[in-house]
Amino acid sequence: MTAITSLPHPAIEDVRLTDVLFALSDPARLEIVRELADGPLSMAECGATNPDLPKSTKSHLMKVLREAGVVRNEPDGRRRVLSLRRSELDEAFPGLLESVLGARTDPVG
Amino acid sequence: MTAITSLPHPAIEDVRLTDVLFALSDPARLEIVRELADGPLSMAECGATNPDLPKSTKSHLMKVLREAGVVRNEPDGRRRVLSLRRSELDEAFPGLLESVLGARTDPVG
DNA sequence: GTCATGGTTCCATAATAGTTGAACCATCCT
DNA sequence: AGGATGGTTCAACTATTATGGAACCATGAC
Repeated sequence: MTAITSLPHPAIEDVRLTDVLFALSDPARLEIVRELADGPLSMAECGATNPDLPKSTKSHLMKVLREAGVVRNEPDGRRRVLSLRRSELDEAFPGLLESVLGARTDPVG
Repeated sequence: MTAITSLPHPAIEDVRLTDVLFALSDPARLEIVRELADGPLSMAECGATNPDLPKSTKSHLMKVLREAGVVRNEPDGRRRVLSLRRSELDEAFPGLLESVLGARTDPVG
């Protein structure tokens, strides 16, 4: 049984490359993805970089990432666990996540 | 000497990953990049997929790609030659272009 | 049950991005 | 010089996206 509070996630075959690229094209979202690359985090744990980000805003950033197929958002007690859909994305778009996570974010110098 | 009609291009060190990802996140722009992956094209040659795209619109798409650091736009007689900044991007963001160009664009099935 | 916690959703507003005709500009050709 | 060609820029409009407070919803603790 799926809990009512589960949020919809696209099947990996339905994930569009351009949507993934768009989701990753925002600095705040990319930072979240970088954090999740080290393992799942709850909402509260995630986004340590932006400590004073309103929760509705953070929730919206997560929604964009989730609907693009980049992250999973699973209920766990009264928290939610965010995780990068890494293995699925690696199959769908080989090398993409690796290159993005390995790349510099800011201009050099 | 640089001709007056040259357009500004960011130095590769100043190119931001998020700007590149954003530029690639639009289907029309991504299609242009795919075409340019096979070699430089003039404006008129490029965008064969969208034959009835107004030229101002196409010019704007190119501007986004150019300002993000993805393509070069060099005057050549009364035409302009568009080219992918491939080797520069490969150095700045190893593997990124390869994975994007190699990936499927549309959902499977 | 009540309450605090952790989070989503709704709504209104602000900001950014896309579209396109018209005007413009430079080049080549005669 | 004039005209056609290939393209950029401008301006106005539309559309999409971001932001964040307030309301709401589950869960766990008591």
